[in-house]
Amino acid sequence: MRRSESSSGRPTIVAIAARLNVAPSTVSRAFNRPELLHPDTVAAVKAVAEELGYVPNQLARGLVSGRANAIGIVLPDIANPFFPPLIRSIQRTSQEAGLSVFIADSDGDPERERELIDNLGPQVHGIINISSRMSSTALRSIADSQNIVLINRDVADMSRILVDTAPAIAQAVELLASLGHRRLAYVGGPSVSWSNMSRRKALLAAGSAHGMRVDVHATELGSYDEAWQLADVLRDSGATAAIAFDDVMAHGLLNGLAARGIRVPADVSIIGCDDTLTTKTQPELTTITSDLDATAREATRVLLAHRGRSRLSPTRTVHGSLLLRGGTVGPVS
Amino acid sequence: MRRSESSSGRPTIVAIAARLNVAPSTVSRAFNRPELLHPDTVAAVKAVAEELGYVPNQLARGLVSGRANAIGIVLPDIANPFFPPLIRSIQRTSQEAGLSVFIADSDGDPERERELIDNLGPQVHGIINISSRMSSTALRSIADSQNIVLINRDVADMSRILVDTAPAIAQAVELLASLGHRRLAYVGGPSVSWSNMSRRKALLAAGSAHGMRVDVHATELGSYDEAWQLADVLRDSGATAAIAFDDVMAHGLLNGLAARGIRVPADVSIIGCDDTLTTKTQPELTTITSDLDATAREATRVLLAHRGRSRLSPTRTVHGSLLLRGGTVGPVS
DNA sequence: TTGAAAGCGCTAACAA
DNA sequence: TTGTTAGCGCTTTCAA
Repeated sequence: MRRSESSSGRPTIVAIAARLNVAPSTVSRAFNRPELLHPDTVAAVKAVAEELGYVPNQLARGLVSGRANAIGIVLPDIANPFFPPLIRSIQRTSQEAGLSVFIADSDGDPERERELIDNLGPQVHGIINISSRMSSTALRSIADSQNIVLINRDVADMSRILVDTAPAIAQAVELLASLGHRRLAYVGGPSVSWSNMSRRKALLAAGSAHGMRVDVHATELGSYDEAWQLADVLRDSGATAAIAFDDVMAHGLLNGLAARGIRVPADVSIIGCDDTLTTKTQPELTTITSDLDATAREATRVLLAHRGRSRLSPTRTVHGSLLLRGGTVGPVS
Repeated sequence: MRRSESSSGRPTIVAIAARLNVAPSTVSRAFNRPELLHPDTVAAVKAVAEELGYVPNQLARGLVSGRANAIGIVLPDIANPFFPPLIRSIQRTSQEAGLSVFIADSDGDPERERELIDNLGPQVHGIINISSRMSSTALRSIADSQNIVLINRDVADMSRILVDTAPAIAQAVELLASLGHRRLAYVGGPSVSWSNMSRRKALLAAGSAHGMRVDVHATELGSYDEAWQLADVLRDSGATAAIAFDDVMAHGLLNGLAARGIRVPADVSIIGCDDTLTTKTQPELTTITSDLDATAREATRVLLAHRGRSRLSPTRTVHGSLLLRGGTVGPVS
């Protein structure tokens, strides 16, 4: 007896239907609308499906419904430790909803990002775009034809989840002020990053509130190496404390300073951001943490809330953050 | 004038065909087999496509061909820094071939892994399974019905790309021997990992070749924390050098030892593996590096080489590795 | 509660 | 060189 299966080698609903002498639509309903069927029918279908090792063809399902059972994640650099935990949570949440996840790395290039989104668009129910590098205008035009949720990018009239580091940064500045620091440095991240701009702004505001001077050291990519190099500038600048865009840069600073014989926190205090390091520094980095898992779940939730409905009505969610005291901050000597 | 578009809101080949008074198949050919068409026709089609903002529906394409224009990556833990660079390279290579990439994190659970593969299977051209935790039997049964390429898992009759760390480990042992070390420790990674088993084996072999004693300290997950804890055991064991399963664990060891006042490399030498840390340790970790980018590209290449053809004929590729001298190795005091 | 039939957007014979 | 036709596997009216 030949196994009845499709050209792709896998059993289809037609195969199951034939086995049971029912219509294919009945098999379909057994999976999607079982409440419409007699329980016995559902049971019989599921039994045969199990026996045959049936797995629904998501392509076909998606083609009919006009939207695939998948979502897409678009981000600038998967190798940056900030992103993997987000991906992980998004994937888990989607999985529970029966959705697969596409991943696309734009390498920080806005054009490439747009291309990826355009290509992914028709294959997915929606896209979660993390730390987008595209212009607001471009993003808005995408939102016209696509479900899209932004993480860490604040564009009006779009759905977005933001991690607000301002309060934690204010907290950090307060701490530094209490330790006698009067001159701060901000070691900037990727120039086009929303997080970078908002962190810089928050630091400048908090600094001036305390009557402190804040030097901004911009970088292009926001890389470990750029931060390492900046250790020189930092030493000569007269600043007694530096807040880095993220932990990777803070770490670059730490090692750059160490290489130049500058002690942390004795000579300079260092604060990072994101709490993303898999490993720990010595002394342990003072940094700013947030609930990325919640952020990821929220983004997925917002995206999925609009299953079926045509378009997302824009929502803006802000998540908080917390200063995490490590050993890289100390009093001015 | 209404824009002619499908129910999904996006222009289709039918819309383009109607605009030009040609058959849909002509439009299809303009994209897929342009050499069959008159150049003018191709140009006209492309112009209208551009104007309408046409993007091919990969779902429909995949449904017809029986295999989607996508591949899947299945791995145990995306948050482990070893994987993102691989994902990145795979995605880039696939992109160039016009394929999208699914990502699925099994959380190290073999059952979950199997489920993910089963679900992804019908949606993709093939799957790259990195550091699989499934049994060889289970993997082979999947290979019966699916294109699948393994990275760092050696199963006969399947396509696999392996990073062989044995030579570099031998090199490391040689170095340690020359520095007077006589007792080594291996700090094991995930118990079911092929890499872990092959590294342990390589170390035991190299150790005995030099007449050294090698203690094996197994862990369950191969985590930073487990390694940190093991610093205690390591101190009491009398070993003067430890090779860790990977850099994350080496780092755990480093910090665990530091917390206990044990100096590296003065008291103990430490060697990591994979060279995956985004940030650097102090002193910089002595580790084993390999060309992950090449590994990823090779895996993708093998998978794509069998586009159209039904099944992969098994290939086994081995990539080398190199000892990278840092500052965590020193002579026995 | 179930079946029949149409069609999602596209590709791939087969014709012309 | 292009058109016609059938159909991928599934969902979804509409009927029964």
